[in-house]
Amino acid sequence: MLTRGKLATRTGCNIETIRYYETIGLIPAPARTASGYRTYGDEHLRRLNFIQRARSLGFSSEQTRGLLDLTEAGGNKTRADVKSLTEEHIDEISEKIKDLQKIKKRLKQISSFCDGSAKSASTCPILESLFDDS
Amino acid sequence: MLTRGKLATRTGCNIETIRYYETIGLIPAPARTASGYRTYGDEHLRRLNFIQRARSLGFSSEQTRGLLDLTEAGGNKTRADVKSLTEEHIDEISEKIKDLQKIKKRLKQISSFCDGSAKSASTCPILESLFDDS
DNA sequence: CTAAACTCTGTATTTAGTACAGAGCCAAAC
DNA sequence: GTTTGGCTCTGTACTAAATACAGAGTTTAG
Repeated sequence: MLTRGKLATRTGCNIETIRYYETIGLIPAPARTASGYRTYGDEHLRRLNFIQRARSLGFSSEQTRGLLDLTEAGGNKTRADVKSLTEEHIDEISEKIKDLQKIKKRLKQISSFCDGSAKSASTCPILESLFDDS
Repeated sequence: MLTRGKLATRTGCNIETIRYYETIGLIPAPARTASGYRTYGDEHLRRLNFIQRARSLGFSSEQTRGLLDLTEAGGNKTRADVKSLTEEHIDEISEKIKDLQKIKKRLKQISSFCDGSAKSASTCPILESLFDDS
C-alpha cells in the first residue's frame, strides 16, 4: 500500500496533482487510514501512469477519461459501443503518430544539414520547411 | 492578406487564441490597417498551423516556441547548438510515437475482441491491459 | 445609408494543474 | 517517552493556456 507521497515519487506525478485528479474523478477516491491518510494500491499506480502518458500525448482530461472508461464500460455499454468508440480513438491516435513522424522527419533534415559545411544555422534553408504540410 | 477571423477559420484556431498567441509572443504581431485591424499573411498561417499541431501533440507553449526557434536561430546559435537541440527534440518525439503505438496496439486488441462472441464489454479481459507498461 | 457582421481593447472565466498555509499525524533519534 | 523533522490533511490562492464577454469602433452587403 502506498501513501500519496510514495505514489507521487513512483509515478513522477506532482503530489498535489494526485489530489486534483481525485477531485475531478480521474482516479477513484482511495481508502483511508484511521487518521485519514490516503492509501493507494497497484491499480492506482497503473491508472495514474496511464493518465500521465495520455496527458503528455495531448489528450485532454476528458479524452483520457474516455480512454479509461473503455476498461470499465461494463454494465452500460455494449460491445458495439465500445468498438466504435475504440475505433475513433485509434483514428485519432493514428493522426497523432503521422503528425509526429512528419515533424521528426523535418527535424532529422535539420540535424543532418547541421553536419554540413554551412557556417551558421541562419543559412539553413531546410528549417523553413518545418511549417509545411507535406 | 487575411483578417483575424479568416485566419481563425482557415486554421480551426479559436479567434481569441490568436490574440493570446500574439501577447505571449508565439506568433509575431502582424501589420495593421489604418483603422487598426490585424492583417496576416501566409507565414502566419503556416506558423499557426504548426503551433496547433505541436500543442495537440502535447508540447507546451515553451516547447513549441523551442521548435519554432530552430527555424530562426540565425545569429545567436551555432550549427552545433541547433543540432543538439534538434536531436533532443527528435528523441522526445520518438518517445511520444512509441507511447502512442503502445496505446494504439491495446485499442486494436480491444476492438478485435469486441468482434467476438462475448455478451458485453464487461466480460472483456483485455481492457485491463490498457494500463500495463509493456 | 444603415444594419449585420466583423474587429478592437480590456477584463473575466475556465481548465489543468501547482503552491502555500495552518493543523494534525508518525517514526526515529535522542 | 518525548521531541522534532517529515510527512499528510484541508482549504485556498496562484499560474498557464486558453476562451468568453462587454462595450466601442469599423466594414460591407443589401
